[in-house]
Amino acid sequence: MEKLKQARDEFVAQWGALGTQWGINRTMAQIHALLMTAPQAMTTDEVMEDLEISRGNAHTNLKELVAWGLIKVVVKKGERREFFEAEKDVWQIFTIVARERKRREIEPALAILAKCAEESSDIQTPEGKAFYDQMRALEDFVGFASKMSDRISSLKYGFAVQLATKLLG
Amino acid sequence: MEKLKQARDEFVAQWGALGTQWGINRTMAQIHALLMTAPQAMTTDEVMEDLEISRGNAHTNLKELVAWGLIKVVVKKGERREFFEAEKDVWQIFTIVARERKRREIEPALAILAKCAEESSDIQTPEGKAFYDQMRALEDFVGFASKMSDRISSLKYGFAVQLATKLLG
DNA sequence: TCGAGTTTTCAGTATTTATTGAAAACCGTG
DNA sequence: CACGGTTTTCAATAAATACTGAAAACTCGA
Repeated sequence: MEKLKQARDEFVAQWGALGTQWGINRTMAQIHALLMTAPQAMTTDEVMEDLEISRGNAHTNLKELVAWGLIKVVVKKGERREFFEAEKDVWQIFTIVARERKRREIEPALAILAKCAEESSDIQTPEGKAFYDQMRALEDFVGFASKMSDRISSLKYGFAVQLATKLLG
Repeated sequence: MEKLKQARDEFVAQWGALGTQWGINRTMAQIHALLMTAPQAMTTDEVMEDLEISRGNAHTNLKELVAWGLIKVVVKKGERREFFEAEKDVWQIFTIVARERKRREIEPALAILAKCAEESSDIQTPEGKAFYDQMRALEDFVGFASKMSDRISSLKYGFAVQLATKLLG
């Protein structure tokens, strides 16, 4: 069916463009979109052909997606090639992205804040105290957010929705 | 006090590096860090000198931060120059960043998902149905997350912490 | 151990994004 | 309305990032 191909191509293209906003590269986002909507696992060559990209590019981004945990390698009996298959469950995807963002964005921030707070803790001037207080406020908040993110990720989807709805709905 | 300057410089430099990971540019993150830890509002020239950047760069990023709402222009009587001052409250900063991310990341994603779901809603093949279901699942989830983000942002900080702690602590 | 099929690496190149610096526009005051 | 101070714009350039393609490394069956 031609209409499906068209809708899927659009999804892949747009999701790729979005990836850029997100700070992940276009190809990676496109491959992810492609695999999320693939009826079966795909090979590197199929991905290359579909997206019209080089082997190196396909390879690098497939492995990066594997490292994130958003796709996985599947081996088929009688096949030497690797096949790739995306995690399709939205809650799973969410928790993976949350974990990865935490690792790359939250944890380094916490480290910096803790270090700067520590280094300024014994400065006696008013400016020094203000700086220390600001670092601590940021550190406390980011630490709290980080903990919340973990807690939420560890819930089952249904429970998370129920909880959220009850509280805020 | 030299020690303070050192700690603050480190904070500015590291926060700038982090900005990159975050998908916002280094200068913007550095200016934000600088102003968040500034005892008073600063002028464009002070920012330029402190960070050793050009006027154009300082100007562009100061205005971008104003557009986000993370800093504001303050006018001082008897002064023709504009001064800039950062929002220092962590909960305010969080809600601003959440709003902006929603606008740039969540809303465009929702639009794409809705469009692709719509376009594929009447395809009768199994592949077509699977695609439609996947689009809908993503759309529902992202829409839900978006709503939650709004609800949380609209709370007072103390109440948010209390709620989160009670539920998940 | 050889060789075909497959994956991995990476130097070179292309593309995108950020920054500079100077000119133009703006703005309030005399 | 002219002038000095200030902000804004933007073409040129620099820096960062992504992509290609081909060579090297790996793998496994014969």
